[in-house]
Amino acid sequence: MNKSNLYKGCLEPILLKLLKENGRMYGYEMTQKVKALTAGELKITEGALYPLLHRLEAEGILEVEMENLGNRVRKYYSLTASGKKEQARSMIELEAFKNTLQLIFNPKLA
Amino acid sequence: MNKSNLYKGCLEPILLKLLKENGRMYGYEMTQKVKALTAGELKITEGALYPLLHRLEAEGILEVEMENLGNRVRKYYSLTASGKKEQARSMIELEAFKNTLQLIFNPKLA
DNA sequence: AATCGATACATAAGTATTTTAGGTATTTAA
DNA sequence: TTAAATACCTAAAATACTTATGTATCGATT
Repeated sequence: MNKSNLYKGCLEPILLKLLKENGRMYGYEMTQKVKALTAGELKITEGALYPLLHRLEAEGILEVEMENLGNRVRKYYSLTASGKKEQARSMIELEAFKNTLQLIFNPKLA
Repeated sequence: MNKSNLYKGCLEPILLKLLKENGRMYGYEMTQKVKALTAGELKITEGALYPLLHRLEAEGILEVEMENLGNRVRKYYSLTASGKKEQARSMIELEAFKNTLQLIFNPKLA
């Protein structure tokens, strides 16, 4: 998604946040949304995205609705009830992460 | 280092920062320092630490001095000139990372 | 004197996430 | 009509870390 290794592990929280904010999105839309939000800084690769969406669906965190556009199919994902809980948990984890990094990289502000 | 996946990719910047602040440290000392700084939140595992130290040394980012304590050996690591540049670059990358996450997770503040 | 926890190094197999590199097919704009 | 954009997908490889294990010394407790 970026040259930097730091983003590793961030994809799941990002997807959950996108779905929380937008309610209902399809994969390609997510890649475009992230590119737009970050002014091109962060690009979600499809090789990471689709397998993760499938895993989250299998885990019951996401649910899918197929939609037909002429001859094509679009798969809309949204958070299940369990997914909403997971999303909240994920944001708490992200906060803790931020605070821990603060302790290491900004040791002055204690 | 933590249950969370978010820390993946953070170990290298952390080590570089520790060495910038402390000048000269040995591996075990780094694990203790991080535990202390983060009140036990973040634990660097030796299985991740030592291979990384060896890689950074091989890349010329770190240099080593052996020190004898009685019958034991301690390996002190410090940043080379190239390592200092890399450390600075790493901090810039971390800032960019922080800002990008901000764009995704705090979209209000634009 | 023996044992346990802490100190201090190290490696190797396994796991999980992402990258890289493909593949299919439709729609739209040049 | 052809290229770029849209829209899905997978599989092999790379990467980073975990888990488990190993060696050995030192200091404190039993």
